[in-house]
Amino acid sequence: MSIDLKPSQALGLWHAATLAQLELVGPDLTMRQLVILLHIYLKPPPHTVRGLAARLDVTKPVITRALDTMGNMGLVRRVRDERDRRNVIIKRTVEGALFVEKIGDLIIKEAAKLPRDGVTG
Amino acid sequence: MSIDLKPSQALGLWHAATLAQLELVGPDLTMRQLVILLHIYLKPPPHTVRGLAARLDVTKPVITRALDTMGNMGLVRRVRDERDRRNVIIKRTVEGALFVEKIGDLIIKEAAKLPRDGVTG
DNA sequence: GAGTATGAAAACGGGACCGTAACGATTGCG
DNA sequence: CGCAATCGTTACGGTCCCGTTTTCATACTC
Repeated sequence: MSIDLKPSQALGLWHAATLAQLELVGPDLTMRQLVILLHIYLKPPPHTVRGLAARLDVTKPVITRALDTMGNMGLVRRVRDERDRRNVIIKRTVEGALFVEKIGDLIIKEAAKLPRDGVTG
Repeated sequence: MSIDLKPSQALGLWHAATLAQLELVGPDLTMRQLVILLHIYLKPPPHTVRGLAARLDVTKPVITRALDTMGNMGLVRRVRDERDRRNVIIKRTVEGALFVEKIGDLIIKEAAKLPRDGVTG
């Protein structure tokens, strides 16, 4: 089955999950950085700076800086591509996987807490 | 029925919706500002600076600045409380309501696009 | 081997946000 | 009336992100 959300459910979930996530990760992770992180962990590798920039429609320095930030947090890891040493392959880390998993749990929890849609009573 | 999400569904939805939202609103709206906006439009009024700050666990200047930004965008409106002129009541606007509605549509659309969970497929 | 093309990072200037602290305006109390 | 408390805003110093441009290393082509 696909997921069928009512407007108040969708917005309520979004609000609750965003709020919970802010508490979890703090204000130090931009929406863009979050998207980049999720992309790395949800989409099949390999991931390169150029590829991510094109896929997410941002400039390359945005990716570079996001990798700096998240690399310092231990959420991702950079590895030189030995086939073509100009490329950088972005690798996942155990810490990052746990982090993403935590976000998933959080959304699931918020979804479960959702009240029925007000339209139906 | 409550909403029962599988991990890959939850993260996929989060990723897709965040990405779509970034394209919609641009990088000019912080996650905090978004939470504030949703709170104003989803929770029953009246909303004050102090109330929002306490409820969302941020400092008052964060609310003030968010109201500046979103006020310039026409998404919210400030009105002095005539009962107690120290207070500021945050009012909704037509433009803001449409904006929030758009976000809801976007999430619903992304939820509908979601594939079945990989565990069972 | 020289010259061009490509990938990522660094440099630069500008702008926004953050938390703390200080500031006016308003209220309530004695 | 004077004084403390409350509410929202502004000021300040710092940090981070952004897009553009430049730099550096590597790969490809002739």
